[in-house]
Amino acid sequence: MAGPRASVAAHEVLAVIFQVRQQRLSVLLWRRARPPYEGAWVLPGGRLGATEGLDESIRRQLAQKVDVRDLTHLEQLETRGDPERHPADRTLATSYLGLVPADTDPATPEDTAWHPAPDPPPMGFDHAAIMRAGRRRLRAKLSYTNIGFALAPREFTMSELSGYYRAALGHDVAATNLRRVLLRRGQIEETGESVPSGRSGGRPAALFRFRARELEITDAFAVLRPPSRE
Amino acid sequence: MAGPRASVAAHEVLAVIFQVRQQRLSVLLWRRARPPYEGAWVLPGGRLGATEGLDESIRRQLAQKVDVRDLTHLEQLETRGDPERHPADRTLATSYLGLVPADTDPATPEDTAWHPAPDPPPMGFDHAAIMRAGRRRLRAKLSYTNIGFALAPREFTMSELSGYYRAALGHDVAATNLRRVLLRRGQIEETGESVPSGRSGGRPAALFRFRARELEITDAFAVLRPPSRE
DNA sequence: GCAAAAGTGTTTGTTCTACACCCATGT
DNA sequence: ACATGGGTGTAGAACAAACACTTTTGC
Repeated sequence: MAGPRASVAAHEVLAVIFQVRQQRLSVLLWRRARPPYEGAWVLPGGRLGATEGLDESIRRQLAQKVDVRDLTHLEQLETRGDPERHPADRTLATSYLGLVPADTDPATPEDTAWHPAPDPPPMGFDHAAIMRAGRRRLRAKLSYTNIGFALAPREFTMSELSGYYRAALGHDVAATNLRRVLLRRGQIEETGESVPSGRSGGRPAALFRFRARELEITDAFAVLRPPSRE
Repeated sequence: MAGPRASVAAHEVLAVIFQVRQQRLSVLLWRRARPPYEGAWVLPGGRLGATEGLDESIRRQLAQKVDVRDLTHLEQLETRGDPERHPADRTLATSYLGLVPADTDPATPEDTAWHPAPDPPPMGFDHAAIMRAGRRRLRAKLSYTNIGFALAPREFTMSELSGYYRAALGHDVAATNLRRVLLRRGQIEETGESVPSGRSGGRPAALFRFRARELEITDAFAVLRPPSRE
């Protein structure tokens, strides 16, 4: 009746950090300096400290180790605990999805680099699968939340914003319709200002901003919504 | 630069088990026999074994400790690791959402009981918050996946099914529209058989079944869907 | 026949995509 | 003037809620 002996496993936290860079969804990876998986790319992270919470830990590690401090969004993804996932010792890993706005360029150390998320280099451990889970989560939330605020700068034109969506979703996004969808949902608003057109001419683009800078569900009951009157 | 000393924390797995019982969404709770929180209700679960995976562990514990074996769905919810969440020792907890179909009645031991999910008794630790997270997850997934298969028996009438949805969503669900939504999405199909009407008369109800018995996303791109042609 | 429950037809409203057209600017 | 990119109008489709109406049964 008794189960296997209770274990006291090591626990690490990992982060899937996305940023849209040059029109492409990019993920921040770390080159591993020692076995196992020496030379492979892995997600940034490390051991959970004795007195810190999980969120706290991943924030600390990102700040210390890859110098990423200006996350606009951070949420927990999943926890993996397969006994085989770490070749040497038993290690559980809790992963997070983190987003950096497109207009910042965090100064990351030598051994880290941005890689294209749709086509990553060979990755160690189960980190490739975790990264895919992060992409799925981001894609889904772009559909029914205001999570775009975390990918975009504070102010942006609609064609810029559609570029971020295009990169994150992996398919074309028409600026003209995106504008209407996000305006109707109250996610974005005009700042009143506009950017002058470039040297090739064209009408100046209006500037927009997200009305909230934290996650909100803006399209909750797409279906099976509660009755309109009692 | 170095962070806090790495910890080796205990790890437990917990389950939010829901079942629709007498038209109400119910959650399976355990009465705690010793401090801390002696006498309070908690989610079933226990320590992770040294050689088992997380999914494996929660399945084992549910089978051994509360005799729940016939889960139709099980998915990971979240991991909590706040240093304060456990009064005595540091314990991380990974929670799962599990569903039991309405037509089974698992023989649970003395110290466990089903409680109404919308109105639970006082619960120990952070388990009330975890339970709420489970409810939110279930509600959301009823909207865009076929997760109803896990709440319903293999075969059911539409008015029975709308009862399960009503209990899980917490608002009225019209059988007539539910039928069309789920049929259009290809989630359910007619078995061809029907149930005779009761003593009060009425037209016999057709029997339906879910076409798949595992989770599928059936309303993926409610919005921001990819262009129809390239 | 009448009540009861299941199922169908139909209206209405919302939401989104697609696409034609108009607007403001640089050269 | 006209090319260029931004913005608006609008048609059409898909989808779902609401509700009146029809069907099939028990009594």
